[in-house]
Amino acid sequence: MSSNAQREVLRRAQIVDAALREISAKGMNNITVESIAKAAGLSKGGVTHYFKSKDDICEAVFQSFFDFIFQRSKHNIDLYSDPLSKLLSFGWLYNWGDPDVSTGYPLLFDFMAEACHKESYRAIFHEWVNNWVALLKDAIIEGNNDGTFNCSDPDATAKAISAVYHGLAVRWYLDRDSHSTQWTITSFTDAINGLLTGSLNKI
Amino acid sequence: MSSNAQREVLRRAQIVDAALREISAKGMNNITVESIAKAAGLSKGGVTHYFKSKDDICEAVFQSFFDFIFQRSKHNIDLYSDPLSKLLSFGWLYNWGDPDVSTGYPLLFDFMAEACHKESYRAIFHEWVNNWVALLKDAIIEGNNDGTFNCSDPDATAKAISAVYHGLAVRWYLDRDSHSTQWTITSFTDAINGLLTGSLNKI
Amino acid sequence: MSSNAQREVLRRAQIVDAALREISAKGMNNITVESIAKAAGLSKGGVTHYFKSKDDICEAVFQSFFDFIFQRSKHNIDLYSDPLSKLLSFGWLYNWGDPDVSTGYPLLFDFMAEACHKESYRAIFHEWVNNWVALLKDAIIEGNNDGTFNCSDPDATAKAISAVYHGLAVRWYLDRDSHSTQWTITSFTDAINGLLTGSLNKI
Amino acid sequence: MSSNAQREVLRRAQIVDAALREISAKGMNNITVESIAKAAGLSKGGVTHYFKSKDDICEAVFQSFFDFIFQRSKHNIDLYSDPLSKLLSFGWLYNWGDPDVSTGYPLLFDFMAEACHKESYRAIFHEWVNNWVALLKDAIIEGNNDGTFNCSDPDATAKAISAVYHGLAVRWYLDRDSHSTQWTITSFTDAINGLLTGSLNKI
DNA sequence: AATGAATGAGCCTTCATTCAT
DNA sequence: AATGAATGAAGGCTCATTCAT
Repeated sequence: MSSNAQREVLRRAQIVDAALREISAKGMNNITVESIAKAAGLSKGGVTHYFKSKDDICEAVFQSFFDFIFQRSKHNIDLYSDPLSKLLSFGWLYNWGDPDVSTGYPLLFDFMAEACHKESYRAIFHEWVNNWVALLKDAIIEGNNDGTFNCSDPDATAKAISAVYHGLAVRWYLDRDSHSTQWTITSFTDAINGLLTGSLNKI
Repeated sequence: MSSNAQREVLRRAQIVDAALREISAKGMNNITVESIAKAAGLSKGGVTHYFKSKDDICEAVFQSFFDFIFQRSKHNIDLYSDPLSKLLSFGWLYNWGDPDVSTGYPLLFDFMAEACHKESYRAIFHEWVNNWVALLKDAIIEGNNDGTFNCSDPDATAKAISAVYHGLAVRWYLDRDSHSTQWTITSFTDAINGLLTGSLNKI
Repeated sequence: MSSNAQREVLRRAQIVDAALREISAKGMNNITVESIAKAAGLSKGGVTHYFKSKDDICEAVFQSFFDFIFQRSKHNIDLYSDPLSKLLSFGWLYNWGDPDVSTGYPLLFDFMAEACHKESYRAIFHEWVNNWVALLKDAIIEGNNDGTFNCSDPDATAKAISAVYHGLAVRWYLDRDSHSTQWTITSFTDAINGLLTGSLNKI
Repeated sequence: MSSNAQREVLRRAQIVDAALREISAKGMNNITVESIAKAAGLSKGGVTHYFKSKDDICEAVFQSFFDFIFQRSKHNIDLYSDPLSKLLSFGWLYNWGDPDVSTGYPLLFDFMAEACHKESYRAIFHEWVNNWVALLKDAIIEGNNDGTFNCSDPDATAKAISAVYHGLAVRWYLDRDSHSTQWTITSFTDAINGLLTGSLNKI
């Protein structure tokens, strides 16, 4: 609450935001502390004053991105009341031109690449997925209760839906010229349908 | 037949192989030409004799990996005669302990991260996906012909299947502790089923 | 007045000075950024902080040397009022033990060698010669006016004097054991005399 | 006369010739053993078979160039019988389009730059100059004998002429656009005249 | 708080040289 | 004789990090 503490929060957000844009545009390994500083309108020293290392900044960026996406997903889900629309709402994240989301793809790839060799990143990824899956699971259970669905394994199904979502999103992002937005939505819908009624949920 | 040409082929393969293992284990940005050389049982100069830069090596590694995966997919598909099994055969690539395949995931992530900022990589990715999709498409058309399927848009469906496969594979790899192999297979089967019979293929 | 700007000027001068000594002593191609840094009492990184490449340093060194020699020539010329002495004053540059000047010969040779293949160096050389020639030309015109000389082509003559000076200086420097300073002065005087009264200036 | 010995002579000449062209075109420090080999139509190993190091090649190139220039000077001098023409014949070396000569300037600069830090090169330079001066000296003495000249110090005069020649030649080469060939010849003539009749030769 | 000067480790790349064939 | 594979030293450049101001 002291103006000092406020300033710190502000500055860190300013740096994380700049770093996010930098990583997204050039990749985690093609940026420098200096380029982050420049993007944030600070000097190199100004950046290191708030983050003790470049790795620290990157981790904060990834966390921040994951938080953002999770909040966005939660918000999207809450827009609907019927369970199926809740599940499909994930699809909105395909983004359709929302730069706040599409900016995140390169970040995510950098993160996944790093996660292969860094246990702490694996843990972050795991937690993020879990939170996400929980949202879907709740919607599924809700659907079970009101008779919309009849899923015997909501957890496995939720996991599968999120994984399918990821696969379609990646393809959409990396090969945009060949994959229309409509394709993405329809495919997601069809796949979800298959998962909800498939063998995963038979007994 | 010239032993020189043979040697060159051998050496390049030897280096690519070593680099693949290095990248997979540590990530493209955490290895050095020296570490590649050491892994290949050569000196730094020996490596530069065959590849003019580290980037060149990495590109060769990615190409090699993509070729391998494609060949493996093709081989798996050809093991089956009924169209549905052909589509499902992709799932075998989840690998179940085949290090030749699982080694590739970190590579793929590095590649995708790089592809966001490197047009040439985007092109490689695009071509690889295309080849892969073509295999699936052929199987779908075959299924249409023999009455197994009734898909009005084999191309879009093939794309979706490969994307879904990718999503499930990534999740399986990065969060192994929470996702059983069985989950992966069943999810894949269910999702494929949804795609083959869903709205993507209505009219 | 900002101490930062002052520091920058100081540091660059310090580095250029050290590099000049290094190049003179060992030759442009036998020194390293590290040896320059050491000679300047800095670390390698400290040097790169002020010059973005070794080439940049060398260019600054050459410029600095050319500026110095020009200023020295100008100063020497201004010491005299009669036109002939002005022309002869160039000869003082033979240096007679002034290390600031003799240090420059190896530099000059490196520069000329490089200039053969580097257009930008050719331009620098051209400009330097021009400035120098202008000084001599002014003295000749002055002599024409006061009746000392009777030169119909002051420009060509000034060029010739500077070229002759160069030739004698080079010989004096590279073959010191066989060429006395006295020889250099007398030869220069005689040659100038021949040029001032020769066919170059007969209509 | 053994074909082996003949081959060796041939090969060395072939390599020296190629290296000369390379050095002239790119500078001693911008060429590689490989580029020499390529220019000579040989492989790297073929070159090292005849010269044990790159330095060796360069030294042979310089020697070869100096020999060539000396022979050319000698030849030019012998074309004339009157002493003044003999002295002036040096001027032909300005070359006027003879690539065999103009090719040599960059070489000479590289050599001089190196000579500043390499005693052995200084010695080569010294010897070369001496031989050259001797030619001029002989012509002067001849002129003294037949009454054309009246030089009391033929040695110093010969040295000065060769130095003046060098100065004009360098200027002509490095700043061709501003210095006509005619300027070079006339200047040389005038300067020689001044030297032959100047104070160098009084008493 | 914020700057940017300075450090030095690390890495890619070049290339002279050696040597097996 | 000739090739070119292989080595490894050397050097330029980048950049994360530290620190004085």
